[in-house]
Amino acid sequence: MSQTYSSPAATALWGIAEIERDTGLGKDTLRVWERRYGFPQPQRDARGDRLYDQPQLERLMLVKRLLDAGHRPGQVVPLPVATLQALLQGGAAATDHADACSDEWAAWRELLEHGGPLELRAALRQELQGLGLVRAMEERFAPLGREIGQAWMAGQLTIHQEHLFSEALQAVLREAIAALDADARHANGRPCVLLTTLPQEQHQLGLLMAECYFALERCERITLGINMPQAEILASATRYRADIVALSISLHAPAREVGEQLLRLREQLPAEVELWIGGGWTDAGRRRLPAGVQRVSNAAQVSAGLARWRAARLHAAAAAQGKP
Amino acid sequence: MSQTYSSPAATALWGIAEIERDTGLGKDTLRVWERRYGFPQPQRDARGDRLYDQPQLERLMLVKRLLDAGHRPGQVVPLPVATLQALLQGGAAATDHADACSDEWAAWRELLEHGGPLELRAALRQELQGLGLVRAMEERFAPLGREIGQAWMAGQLTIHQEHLFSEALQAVLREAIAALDADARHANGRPCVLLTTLPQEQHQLGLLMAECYFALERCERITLGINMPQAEILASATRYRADIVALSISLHAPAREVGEQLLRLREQLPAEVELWIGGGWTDAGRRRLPAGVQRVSNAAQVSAGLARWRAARLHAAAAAQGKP
DNA sequence: CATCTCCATTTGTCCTAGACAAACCAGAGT
DNA sequence: ACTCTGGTTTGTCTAGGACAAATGGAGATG
Repeated sequence: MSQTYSSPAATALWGIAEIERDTGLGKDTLRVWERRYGFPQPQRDARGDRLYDQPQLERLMLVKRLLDAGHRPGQVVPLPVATLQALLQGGAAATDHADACSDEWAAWRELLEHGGPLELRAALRQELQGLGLVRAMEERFAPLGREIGQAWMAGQLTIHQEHLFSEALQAVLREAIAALDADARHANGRPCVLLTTLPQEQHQLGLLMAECYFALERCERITLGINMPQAEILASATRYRADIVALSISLHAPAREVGEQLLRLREQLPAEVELWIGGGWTDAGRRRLPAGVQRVSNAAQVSAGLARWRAARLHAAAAAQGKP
Repeated sequence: MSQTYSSPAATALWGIAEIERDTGLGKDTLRVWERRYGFPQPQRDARGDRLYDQPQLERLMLVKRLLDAGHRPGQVVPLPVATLQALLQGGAAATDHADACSDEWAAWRELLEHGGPLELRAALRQELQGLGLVRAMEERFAPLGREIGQAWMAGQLTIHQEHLFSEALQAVLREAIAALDADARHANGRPCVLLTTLPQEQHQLGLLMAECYFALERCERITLGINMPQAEILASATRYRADIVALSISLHAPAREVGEQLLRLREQLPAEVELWIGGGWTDAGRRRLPAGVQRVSNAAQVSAGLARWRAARLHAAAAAQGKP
């Protein structure tokens, strides 16, 4: 019927602010690229303001993905679209760990392509019940998340498909957490863990997966959601008497800023409060973490860390109760 | 050891980028204020870069709140801190609807102040079960959200308290939605509603409350989460064959940009797909909405809108099935 | 072979000051 | 109670220059 392609979109033009919003590249960066590399080269309106067209926007988005994948601007900004796409495809294929699970991946791919949220959620729930929470997370959900990240990078997935997956998995994980909590309403709860992220963070999923690990260990959890200013993290650690502050940091967080924030945080947190970090950023590359910042990458490490904490605490408590 | 010494925090200084991140005021805006109003007036480092101190940062945060409350820059930027605080308190008191429910508000306030997430969630859950989902949302949760917004504006609440409330309410609402869906697994589902927000949006809670309303009406829902680029909204509406695209728009969204986006969206969506909007932005002021954009503010309006849609659809279907 | 140090290059961010359209307000006119 | 109009306020954009922080490769060292 009314197949709108209603597209005067053919001649759509965007100002620099919209390009910044849609690509994530700063205005200053866009201007300096123009000067240095000759791309982008937007038209100008009567006032001299930049006006970017569709092809340039798309090329910029490709460039941004390659930058996130670790390429350097000088190497990729001047390249034509075809080359950029080839690089993206190649990069994704290279990191594709063998091809063992590619069958399974194809099935999920199909589900994302043609299924709705209900089917997706049902499939995730099934994995969860078949494998149990820990194994499902580590053997299915986490790898799946990585695959999806890469497929998105390579342009094989749209944003809304990625969001759909994220929403579905969130729903399923929240169900699982609720079930765990219902079972253990009267658990002792220690240690008390404050879960949140640094300011620039946008990824809820990582935080939720972290919460799962702690829920499994029957910890009391204070989840503050993403995007907490540094000062607020400090204030709430004290306010809620947290024993551990756990931060989820996603893969593409800017290394320099994160390092600085961790340092400041570790400095200003009371010494007896531990600082744990996890997530894609933590696992990638060899990061030098400030002293006193623990890295936890999976369920086993969370479990071990908590065992250590409990042992130490028990020790301290025994010593303290010796002379009350 | 490498004790990079602890707290010169007394003399902490921030660069302009950090101020932008923490206040939400653009770098350009900060610079032009300096020129025009003489505030802020940061120190400079050796290179000439701006360095803002704690008092200026705090004053800027107060100014930002007043701007969000509708004040104009010229009126508030030059004012001293004391006056700013007075204005904030005054503004909050003025909009405080009578003082009827102030007792109850005090109880919630107390809970936010001294309770943990478990107590908060329990209290919310109790309201839910006592009043039922619709009444709880309209008579408790929505007003409570408004109160909290205002208290935050007036500086009576910290960010982490607001986050804690938001997380708790999200958990409770998601439970409620899951329960509704479990009851009605085989419901017919039509119309199919696509739930999301415009790009700049950050508020999950509004979207979740909207989802509740639609869940109550047994609609099939595609929830894509916040922050969807325009192009993706269009693409997914087609991909999931949505009958209605529902957007949640929060109070402080920039009026101009929202209006423009709605217009473009309405233009480019197929005519048979309805576009509904709700949330604080929708209810505030008298907005002129583009033709073909429906405003839905509460459960009753959602219900009525769906009834209308179903009636129309039934009519159309009957006509179509006359000659298959 | 892995790891460190040093140096040249790349790269993002910040600076200045001026310009202008869009948003806003108030006052006049239906 | 509305709408139109003109003056003022305000955020965003432009230009090119500057520089420190990040990066990568060469060479030395364990």
